[in-house]
Amino acid sequence: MSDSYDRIYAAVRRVPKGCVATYGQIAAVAGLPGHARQVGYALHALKSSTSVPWQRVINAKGMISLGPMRGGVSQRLLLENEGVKFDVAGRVSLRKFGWTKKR
DNA sequence: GCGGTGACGGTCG
DNA sequence: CCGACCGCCACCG
Repeated sequence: MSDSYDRIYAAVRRVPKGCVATYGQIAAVAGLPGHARQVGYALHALKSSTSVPWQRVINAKGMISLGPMRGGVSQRLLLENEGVKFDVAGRVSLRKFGWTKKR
């Protein structure tokens, strides 16, 4: 239980529905500037029964990492269910859905 | 304690 | 706009 992990989870929970944030964004909010990788590790350590909307966390390219699907449900489906639209390239318009963290 | 790897980011071409 | 390279730092063997 690294405290840093808890910070990351808290930052992800701060992301409102219908919005997506990049690893760097989450890392910065979590208090780990530049540690985008640790964010990825923390999310990967999550379980299916997690209350953390890890699906809202994507890379700077606006695409889903790890691959097209994970566990059985594609992350893309979850985001689309939240109202996030994907383009033909499987990318999210951070310009519109990108979380400003200003709230 | 060392080495390799990685749900990444930013810059260059 | 997209692709490729390097760099950062934590986690695992």
